[in-house]
Amino acid sequence: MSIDRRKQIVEAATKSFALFGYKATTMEQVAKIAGVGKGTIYTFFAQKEDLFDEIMSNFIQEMRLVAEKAIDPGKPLFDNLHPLLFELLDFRRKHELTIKLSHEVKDMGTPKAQEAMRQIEQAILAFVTNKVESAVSKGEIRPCDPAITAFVMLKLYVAFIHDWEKTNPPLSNEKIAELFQTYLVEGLAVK
Amino acid sequence: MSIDRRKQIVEAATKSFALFGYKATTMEQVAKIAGVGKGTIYTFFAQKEDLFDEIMSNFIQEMRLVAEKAIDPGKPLFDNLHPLLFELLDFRRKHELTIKLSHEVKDMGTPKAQEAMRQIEQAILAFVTNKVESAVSKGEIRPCDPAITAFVMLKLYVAFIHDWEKTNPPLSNEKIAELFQTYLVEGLAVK
DNA sequence: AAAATGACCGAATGGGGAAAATGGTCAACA
DNA sequence: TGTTGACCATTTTCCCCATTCGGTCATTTT
Repeated sequence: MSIDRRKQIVEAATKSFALFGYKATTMEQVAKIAGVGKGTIYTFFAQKEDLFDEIMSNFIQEMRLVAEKAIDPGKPLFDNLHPLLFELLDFRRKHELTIKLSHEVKDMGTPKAQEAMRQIEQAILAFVTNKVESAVSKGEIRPCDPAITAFVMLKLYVAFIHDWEKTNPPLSNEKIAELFQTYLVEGLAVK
Repeated sequence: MSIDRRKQIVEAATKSFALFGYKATTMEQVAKIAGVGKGTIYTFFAQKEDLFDEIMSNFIQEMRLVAEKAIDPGKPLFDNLHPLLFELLDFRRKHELTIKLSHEVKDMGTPKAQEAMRQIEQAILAFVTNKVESAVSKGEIRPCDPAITAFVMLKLYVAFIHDWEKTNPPLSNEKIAELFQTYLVEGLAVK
């Protein structure tokens, strides 16, 4: 059989989307990097959008691996939470693809880029939700809606790690773990 | 003495900023509404910015009144929290000035409008911080950093009332109060 | 004399139309 | 059958000029 053109195309597109974002990646560009004619791309992907979807799905798969690595199955949820969220958000923050996409969202508002960032957030949420579910069923934490709980955890984490720094000195890793303990685990009620 | 031109100008500017936002409000416009010459504005305010600052400071003052009204001094912090945050965010959300300014931030990114929205958020935060401080000193809640606690409360509230709805059915007022109770007051630890 | 004014200024903005670029097609070709 | 790039319609970018705006100040009004 001839060389795997589909694979060539996907690899080229992966590079290009990571390098230039969604809008600035042109099909001509991808074709050139892949060393194929533009028309060939359209025998595998009906639209630019479909090609991008495949790259995104690979990216999210990669993110799941990172998440799994950050988890220590022997430890309770709250010991895993900080490493898990840290690794996931760090992965997102440092990966060329997401850097470019989030810039694109900010200063062009490309709908497809927005949608992609939303997908990534959903994937993170789904992963954490899953861990919360199993923590609840193990009786590790009190019964609660896993989806809302995961949502609260992520929002709080992002708030600490990102929003807080906009107007205040950054919080250390230890401080963040401590804050999670204070607010989410123990609560503010006088004991 | 002659008619109070300063007051006329401030009133005209208040209307105009609320009606058109920062950028689209012109000094000529303000002068016309106020029924004075453009030059006259500059005898009271050195720049457009200074005029806007006065309007913002009045606005934040007005917001403080709303906040005070939402508080029942006899009740504990957590009973007041929901009404307080609700009224403040609702006031912000419904006031013509903030509607226009937040649109302006979103689709023009006017620096002055951004700064103004930041100021408003800081004012809300300062108010809540204050209430948290007094709750701590009364022994109503466990000791904690009041600024961080206020920040957590606001972020969580906004997350529930605004972010959650982006991908899920909205939460009722009762549900939000219950979630605050679960996550912030009691904590997730198994008791 | 003091207060008020609006014509005026240079800089910033915006509209719009030409030119370039892009996603997608398809007849020709290997 | 699988591949290609010239081609098409549409969108985006670029550029220039008319207009607008914040701010000043000589003149007018009180």
